[in-house]
Amino acid sequence: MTDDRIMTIREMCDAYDVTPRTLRFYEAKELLFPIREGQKRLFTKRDRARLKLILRGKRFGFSLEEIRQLLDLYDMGDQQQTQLARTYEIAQQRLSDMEAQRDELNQAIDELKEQMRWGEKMLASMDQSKRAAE
Amino acid sequence: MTDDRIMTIREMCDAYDVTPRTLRFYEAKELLFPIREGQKRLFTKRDRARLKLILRGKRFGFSLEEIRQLLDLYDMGDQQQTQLARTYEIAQQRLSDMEAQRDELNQAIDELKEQMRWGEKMLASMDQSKRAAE
DNA sequence: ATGGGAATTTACGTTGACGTAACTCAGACG
DNA sequence: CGTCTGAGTTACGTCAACGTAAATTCCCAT
Repeated sequence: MTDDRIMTIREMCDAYDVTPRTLRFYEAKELLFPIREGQKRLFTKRDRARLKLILRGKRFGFSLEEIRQLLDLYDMGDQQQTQLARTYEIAQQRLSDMEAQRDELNQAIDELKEQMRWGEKMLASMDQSKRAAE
Repeated sequence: MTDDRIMTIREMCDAYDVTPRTLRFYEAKELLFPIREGQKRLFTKRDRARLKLILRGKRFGFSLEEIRQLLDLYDMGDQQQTQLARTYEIAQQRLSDMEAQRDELNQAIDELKEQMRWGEKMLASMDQSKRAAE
């Protein structure tokens, strides 16, 4: 299976369009845990799954720290239920934050659209006078 | 008219809920141009109008640099319609960015909710076994 | 004159997510 | 054996948008 292949740092960089620095940085921040064979890092299927989630999280505007916490939720097996419950709390908190953020964003979008109707009219009228002047 | 009153830095801070540091910072970044009477800054109606736009811009997620450019174009007023059109373009771009961001956010919210249903069941079942064990 | 309370300037600190040297080290190749 | 390539480590640099501290200056009331 090419699925559980092990990848070098370069293969990872090419596959996910990130720099080596970024991968090492993520490792330092305990977001990834590549195998350390001697000096080299070897990235497993698990690292790839985590990296995908990291990148997606970033697109959503999460901080790396928030992402780290969410990642812990993902690969929690049969841990202590207090831990699990705690993580669940965090996720809930994060969810309501996101919903609030979405609502603000929607409001901002509406406001901006409103603003733009202004400029639209302005442009139209200026276009008119420009045509008239020709 | 209290409309074209001149305001001190403190009055501005109170009126717009910003710190003096912020106002000086905006001046340094050439977003505001208060009159310098001796040492003191005096903010005119124009500065207030600009500040309002700055704060609104920030809510829309523009960077200060983007805002500065928009303000400059805005200032050109009805001079060049090309500038106005450019402003409109920028706003449109930002709008679609925001909408894309909102959509991604919504998707992320759904996904996170999905994840959480997982943890919910898990918590419930663990609670069961805990009760049973007592 | 003196103290108090603003406002000012200068300049270093902060946070997050890496970028960018600079230097070392380990294999691979000819 | 020398060199080239790729990977590694260490550590300082960057960018945004201010915060914060220190030292100074100003006007005004007591």
